[in-house]
Amino acid sequence: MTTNNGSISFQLFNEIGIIHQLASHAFESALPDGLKLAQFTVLNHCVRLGDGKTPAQLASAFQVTKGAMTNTLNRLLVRNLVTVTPDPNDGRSKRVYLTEQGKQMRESCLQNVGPMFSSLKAEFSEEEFVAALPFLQSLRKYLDQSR
Amino acid sequence: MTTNNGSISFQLFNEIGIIHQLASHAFESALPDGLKLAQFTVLNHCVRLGDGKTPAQLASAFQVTKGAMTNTLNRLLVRNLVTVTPDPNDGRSKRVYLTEQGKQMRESCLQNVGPMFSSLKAEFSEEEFVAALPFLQSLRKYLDQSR
DNA sequence: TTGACATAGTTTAACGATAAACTATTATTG
DNA sequence: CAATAATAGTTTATCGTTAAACTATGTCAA
Repeated sequence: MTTNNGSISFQLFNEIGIIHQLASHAFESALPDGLKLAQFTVLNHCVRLGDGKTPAQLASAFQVTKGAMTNTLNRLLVRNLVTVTPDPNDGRSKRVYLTEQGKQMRESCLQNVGPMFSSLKAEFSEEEFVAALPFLQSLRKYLDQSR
Repeated sequence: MTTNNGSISFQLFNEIGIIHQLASHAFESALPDGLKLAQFTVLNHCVRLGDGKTPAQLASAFQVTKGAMTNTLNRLLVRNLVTVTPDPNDGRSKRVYLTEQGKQMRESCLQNVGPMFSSLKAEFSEEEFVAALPFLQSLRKYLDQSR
């Protein structure tokens, strides 16, 4: 890094860090009612892949610790966007379900976030995203497996 | 996102978020003495682009709020890795300088982090990083300017 | 069956980040 | 020159994240 050793990968991770920060912030600013990205992500996941997952499953899906998921679910509970009930088949587990308000909130989020993605599509082509994805995915998989 | 609208860009930001998290964690795990990424970044910046910047300049260089920089500099101060002195030319400003320990710590970090980048280079080619960079850079610039 | 181990979830203490309000300086402009 | 603007830095409250310790429940094998 002093010279050029690893400097390009370092630079790439740097860009990724900044993009993450800027994109998360832009996204969150568009969300209604001060909802946060972490919270939306859970709502979205529940709609797209179905209700009734355990907190542990959600934590693993988002590459997040169990503690982080406890925190996020508590915030969603306070907002009445999910219910968390004990799993009848496993006394250790719980199951997370969307409330009606939760489903509505997720819809609301999509509405509010739409313009952001529209201007993004005006600036960049679909092909650019498609082209960029594979390397990022393999990078993610590598980092994930070597931890 | 329910259908396919914006789904690819959403997926890309998702990968970026996870990569950021995994890479930061891997990097920090390699840093000596529990030093954090944010702290290393300041040390590294001071070596590469020179001492004597103001906290505001550093905050802007890293796309971070002034409050975040206050926090990071305080942690570096406690560790005796930087000194922060009043700017003689501007009563509002301060100037940040590396201590000898700070320079040594930055060297130490590079040493410790080396193997990580080595295995990365064993897994991915330089060309892949070079190819991926331009789009990420333009994405970052777009997000930066439209905020 | 019981004892060891694994898994689910919570809690606490750190750290990084933001936003917003606040103080102290400096710059501008009327 | 004086009032107003802008800039630098700090502080506080809030959120997300991790790691590690802890409780409770489940699994498995001797």
